[in-house]
Amino acid sequence: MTDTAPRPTLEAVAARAGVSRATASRVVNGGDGVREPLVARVRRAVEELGYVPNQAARSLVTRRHDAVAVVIAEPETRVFADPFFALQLRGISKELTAHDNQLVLLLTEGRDDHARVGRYLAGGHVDGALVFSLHLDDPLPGLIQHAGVPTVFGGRPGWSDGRSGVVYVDSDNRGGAREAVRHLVGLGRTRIAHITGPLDQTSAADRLDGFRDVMVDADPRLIVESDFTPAGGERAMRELLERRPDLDAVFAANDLTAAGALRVLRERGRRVPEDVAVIGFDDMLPVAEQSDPPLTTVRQDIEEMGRLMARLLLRRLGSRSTDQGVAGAPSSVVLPTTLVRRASA
Amino acid sequence: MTDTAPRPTLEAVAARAGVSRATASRVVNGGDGVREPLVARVRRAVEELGYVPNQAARSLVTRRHDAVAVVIAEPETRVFADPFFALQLRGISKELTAHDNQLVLLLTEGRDDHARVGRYLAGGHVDGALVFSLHLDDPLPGLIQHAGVPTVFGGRPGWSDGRSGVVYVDSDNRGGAREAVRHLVGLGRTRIAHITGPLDQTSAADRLDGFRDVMVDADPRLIVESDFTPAGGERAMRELLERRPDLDAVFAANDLTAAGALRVLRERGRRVPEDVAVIGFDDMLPVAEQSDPPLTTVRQDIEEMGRLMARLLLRRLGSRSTDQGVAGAPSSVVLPTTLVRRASA
DNA sequence: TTGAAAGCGCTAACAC
DNA sequence: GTGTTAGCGCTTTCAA
Repeated sequence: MTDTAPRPTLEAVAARAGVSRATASRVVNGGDGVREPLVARVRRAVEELGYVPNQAARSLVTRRHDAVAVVIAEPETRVFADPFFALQLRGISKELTAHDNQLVLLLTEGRDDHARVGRYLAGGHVDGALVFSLHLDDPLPGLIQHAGVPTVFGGRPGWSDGRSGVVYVDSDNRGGAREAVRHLVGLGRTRIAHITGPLDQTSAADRLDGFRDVMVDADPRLIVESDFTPAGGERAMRELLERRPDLDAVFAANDLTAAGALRVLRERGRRVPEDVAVIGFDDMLPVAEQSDPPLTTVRQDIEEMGRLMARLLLRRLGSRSTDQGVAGAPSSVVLPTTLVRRASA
Repeated sequence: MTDTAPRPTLEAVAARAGVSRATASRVVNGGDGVREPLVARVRRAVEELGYVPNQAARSLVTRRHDAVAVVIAEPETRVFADPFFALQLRGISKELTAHDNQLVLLLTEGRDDHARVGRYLAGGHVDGALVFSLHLDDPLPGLIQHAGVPTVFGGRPGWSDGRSGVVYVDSDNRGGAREAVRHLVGLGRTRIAHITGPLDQTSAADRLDGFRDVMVDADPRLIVESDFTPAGGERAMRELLERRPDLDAVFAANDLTAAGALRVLRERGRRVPEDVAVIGFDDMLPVAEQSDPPLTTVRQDIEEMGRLMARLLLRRLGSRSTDQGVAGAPSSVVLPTTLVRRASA
């Protein structure tokens, strides 16, 4: 258990197969340009010896790692309170493993960790990075770009300066919000409120913009900033009912917030959707379907976003197994959203 | 952007500092046994050049990676539906980064992936593995052990055969369940039901055992197997009310299940805790505190479990920075649970 | 204390 | 096609 059984080297495989190390290497890496009988011999030797290539040695010469870092800044506990990241991670993981890349997860717990992450990325452990830039003022993205690692961002980064070459994957937050609000308008609602997310995140800011696109001169009292949590949604809803007891619709910036709002509305005896129509955002199934009444919401395919992030990065890295079709620097992608009608609006 | 600025090597640092590569290496690795003036010169050179050691080269000779794999088998979507793994991951991540180890996340989506994971672990990318063995029949743990990678399990693995040298971290599920049920008994309840988790997981099985420890000859109709989800909790609760309408308490195997049960009880007009007392398990704050009424539950410190798993593994690996005190093969740890009283029981 | 030199295991030119 | 050889960048004896 303590003794490390010395793992066989390519050398050993070559010897056993009666070929040179180079040929053995060729076979291990696909076998192109090696004649059949030799291929078979080497394969057998690999099998018999239980040979597994030493990645460190390989990376040392190829300068590839077939590994990608996923960086998640987690200033708040909230990050894990909703399944958002989990779903993205899953999409990322699927795409990465489909192309034989490993996922290295870097969780940062505040500023102290940034240096560590920077060092890690600069240390050449990974070929690229997938970064979730949650907040406008987050220094992390800058650090990473500085480390010179190819990067794809999750969600549009909120930098005011137009840095070039930034690639990101995002949902059409603004368009989705517009569609939601238009739907409410179509329902004949006129006093439509909006509970926002944290406005230092572009997703929240974009949804607010979408709301404003439709409700051009909305009463400012109908807009309350919140934080994407159910508790925040409750608070916001109470505030709204106080400010404008006559409101007849609420567009919440995400489903969790909408769930909180729903709770308060029920508590206050407002019927949904008869008295107040409610729309959420995300279509997080466990929340949206289980809520009472089931939530009408703007669906975004979170797992697909993850998958896409990974795909863009791999393409940028020129992953051998992804080079079907267009190469070159990929550009950002904004995924469409769809309105899912349930009972709440 | 496309051109990879060739990163400086130790050689360059040594040249600039006017020392040999060996000395430069010593300084980079702590500087023991190098006289002060040289240390300073090398440090400066490192600074000026922005030198970062090439890990591949280092690993090639040291056979260490300072990286640990976290393997999560995810046969169901459920895994990410509750914050359980997220919390453990967080604990793990904290401990790992505190000791300069990287977290490599391996998500498996069914049997196809097992081979890949086995290969990866055998490939010597990581120094050890942290594995969550969800199900009794999961072949993964065996594969991993076979790969010869030092491993710590999250949750007691459910193998019937007593393999030796298995190290795991678990909560005292059985003891916690006992305490919960005893509490219900102390409240004067006599017709106590139990909604279990999936019984092919040891955590669920252990909680059931704890329930039985106290309710030695419970009516079998008072026990319903469920799946740790809110929807499952609802179904189970309905079933229970049908079987034994006179029940006066429910011990749910986790908080999500309890939340589902609570919903059904409210719907049926049963008052909690007056008519039916309810206890959950986990103390998942967003669920337990937000439920109506707030949930009495058995608390387990999930993040601490994660931290502990990492700590045990690092100790086993003889991590330089963890070697304070006891070395040697660490043994498994079972963390205590505590009953948290709120309004539901 | 410092330096010289020998690899760690592998890939990729370059010869044959 | 296949083999030979020169490193990739680093740590680590071993001498000095």
